[in-house]
Amino acid sequence: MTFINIPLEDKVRGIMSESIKIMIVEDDQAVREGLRTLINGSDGFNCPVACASAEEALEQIQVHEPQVVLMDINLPGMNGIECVVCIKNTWPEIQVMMLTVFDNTDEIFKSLTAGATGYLLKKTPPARLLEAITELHNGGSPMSGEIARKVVQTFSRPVNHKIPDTILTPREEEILSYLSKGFLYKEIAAELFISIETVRTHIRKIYQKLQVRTRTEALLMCMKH
Amino acid sequence: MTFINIPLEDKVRGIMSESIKIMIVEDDQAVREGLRTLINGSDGFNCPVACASAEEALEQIQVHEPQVVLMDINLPGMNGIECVVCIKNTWPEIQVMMLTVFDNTDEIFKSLTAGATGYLLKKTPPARLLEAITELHNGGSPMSGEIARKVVQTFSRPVNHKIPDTILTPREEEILSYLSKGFLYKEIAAELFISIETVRTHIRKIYQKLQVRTRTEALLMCMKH
DNA sequence: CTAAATATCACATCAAAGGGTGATTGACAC
DNA sequence: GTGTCAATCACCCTTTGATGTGATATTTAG
Repeated sequence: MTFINIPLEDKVRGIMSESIKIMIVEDDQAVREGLRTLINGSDGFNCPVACASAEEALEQIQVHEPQVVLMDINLPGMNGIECVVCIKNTWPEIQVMMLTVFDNTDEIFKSLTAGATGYLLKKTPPARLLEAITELHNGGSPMSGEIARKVVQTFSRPVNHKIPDTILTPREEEILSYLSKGFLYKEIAAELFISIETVRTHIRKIYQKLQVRTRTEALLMCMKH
Repeated sequence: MTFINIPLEDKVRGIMSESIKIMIVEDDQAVREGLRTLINGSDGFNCPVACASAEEALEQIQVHEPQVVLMDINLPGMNGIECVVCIKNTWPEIQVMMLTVFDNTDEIFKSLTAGATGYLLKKTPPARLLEAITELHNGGSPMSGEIARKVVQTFSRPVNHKIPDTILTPREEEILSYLSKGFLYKEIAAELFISIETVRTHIRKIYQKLQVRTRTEALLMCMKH
């Protein structure tokens, strides 16, 4: 990671050896210009170019080599998430902050998977946005509160969940392991030299214990541990 | 520092209808008393009790019913992470913020898995700590910058990975994501406002492209990447 | 020793998943 | 403007999965 360490004092003082170079990708002209004005009007921040589409961004990014990209998700043509994938594939050192109106869970995780390291809602006040850009540039991952909570909660297991290992019998665990490897019932039966009916019975009990209804849910349940 | 989303008025007003009730668990007496003094000296925060060990905390928590717990990780006897597990099992609504000196990756994820929803380094300045407590209490997940980045980066896949991405169309990927979350065909159809037949068509093509025959195999294939 | 837990099997029924084949529309490239 | 591809939908059919309601033998713990 090649982050350039700008002591905070420098920014406060207003004597910048270097400002953070930012690119904006946002299709709404009003928002785009608003952001650009904000950034260019603030000490320590610099936005030489603002794009209205992902495609335009991918061209301009080669010219301007920004350190931070503010990326809208809903763009015409290629969307913001796909754009992040392209950017990070070629310029992995560029930090991307997603900017969006809704805290859609799916979009959050797709963005993070794509390589974005910041995620703000558009309702974020200007001062906080600038703070967040600085934080992103200094190796942090600024997120709106509700976003951060969703991210953190993907790690927490449900509290009532008493590790399935302890409640499943050895045989059940054995069958579950085949189940989660994609074996068909008949294959499990053949593998263990038991009847397919027995396999069914075990699986029924496993589902009851794990509080799931399908093989896929059981698999997802297992993966959390 | 992750930024906060509290209505500004609450902070400015300074007159709280209710303060946030906080419990401290910290073995170092100096730090413990320092924190307590800080909290009790600030409007909107209240710390009726501070414990020196996890065991003491588990007793006191029943008496004082705090809304937020500040938890040191390195404690004598039961450590802070184990203590979080106990707390969240019985009082899942209590919000726990880990407080530690080092940003040890392993400890971070163990803590989050245990159910902590905030994670600050001890070097955090007092004002930020109070901000973070408020954020935690309001449904956010405050984390020190370097912590947040580590958390976020667990989602990012290596950039070179493009095997399944390139061959699946965006729509197919979308459907695959629902598929791998355990949605039924009919549920996917309802979610995307398309016919179940279309869902089936897409899934057939996905299976062809991924060289698999069942949902489970497709899921396993995804997980490898 | 008795009760509970475990492992085994059977039959019936319905829902869901997957395969084959074919068709229409719109977008985009050559 | 022709061909390709993505996305949409339809019908038929087979296999697999899930659930309900049984049963029997063995082991284990109180």
